[in-house]
Amino acid sequence: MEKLDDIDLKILRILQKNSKKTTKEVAQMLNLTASPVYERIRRLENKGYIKKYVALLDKIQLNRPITAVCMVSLRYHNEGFIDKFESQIKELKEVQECYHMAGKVDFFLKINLQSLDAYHEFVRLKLSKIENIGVLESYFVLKEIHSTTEFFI
Amino acid sequence: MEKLDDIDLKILRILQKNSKKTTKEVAQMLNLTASPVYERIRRLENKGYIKKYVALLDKIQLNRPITAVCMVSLRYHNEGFIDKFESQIKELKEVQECYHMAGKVDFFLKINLQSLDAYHEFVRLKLSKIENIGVLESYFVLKEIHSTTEFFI
DNA sequence: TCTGAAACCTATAAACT
DNA sequence: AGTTTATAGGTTTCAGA
Repeated sequence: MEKLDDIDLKILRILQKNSKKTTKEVAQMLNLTASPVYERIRRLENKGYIKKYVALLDKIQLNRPITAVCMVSLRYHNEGFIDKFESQIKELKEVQECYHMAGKVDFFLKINLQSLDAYHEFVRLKLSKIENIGVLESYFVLKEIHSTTEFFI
Repeated sequence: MEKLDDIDLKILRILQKNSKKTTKEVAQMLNLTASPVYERIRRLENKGYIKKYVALLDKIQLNRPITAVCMVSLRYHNEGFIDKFESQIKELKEVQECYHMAGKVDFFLKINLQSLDAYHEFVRLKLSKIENIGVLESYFVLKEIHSTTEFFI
């Protein structure tokens, strides 16, 4: 599979919206039979175009209503310090996303918690335990306007 | 279902990691038979704890390597202006996430594109066409340290 | 709420166009 | 690359504990 053809892209568009669609249903949408669609999906998985299949949960119902975005700048920027920061962040289960950024801020973190109080404790007990954090600026999500795992392909 | 019990939570933890696990496999992990697990998953879906099932794709292989975070502040903050901004943002397929924030910045956007050039064009042709944007600050992801759709439950 | 059995359907593979 | 056919195994339902 050197390049994806139009059918592959259509399959990916369908599955990133709803991975519970059966091979048969996808095949019908594409005017094909199940076998070729089955083979294509297998290839897309094996080649890594599809990384995984997951259930997306409702954070409100699961009592994780608070989403915070943290902008972090390190004090020291040696390779060792950066690697250590990254590995320490990965230990924190509350951190959903962590990106190393270009620009005046070093890292963006997205954090999910049950309450503002829990955020306070999170910063006090966990983030502050990570050495080498120079500046820490917190922002809170008031409302999720739009959020998807889909890519525009 | 008033509250989730321990078995429900275990099911959710499994499915948010890998929704391809069969009912039977999940049942085995919990020392149960398929039937009760099947019923529980159905209930978790119907009650909205599980919102949807999706395939997560590889943005690099799909040629969307650039992730930008945009911080936007509006010029005017009347209800009408905010609603209009939000509905215009939802039209932009490149925007994966948009949050209304508390603090000195009004919105965070996460945008996925094929190149920095495409980002330039995106700002020039699409974002700038949205009226009422006061300040627009762009950050680029150098490296994804950690990214998951899972909640810590 | 669970177990276990039965019916049904899908995933998967093989043989062929 | 696709269709058709065959079958193992999972999904789904339900009676009973």
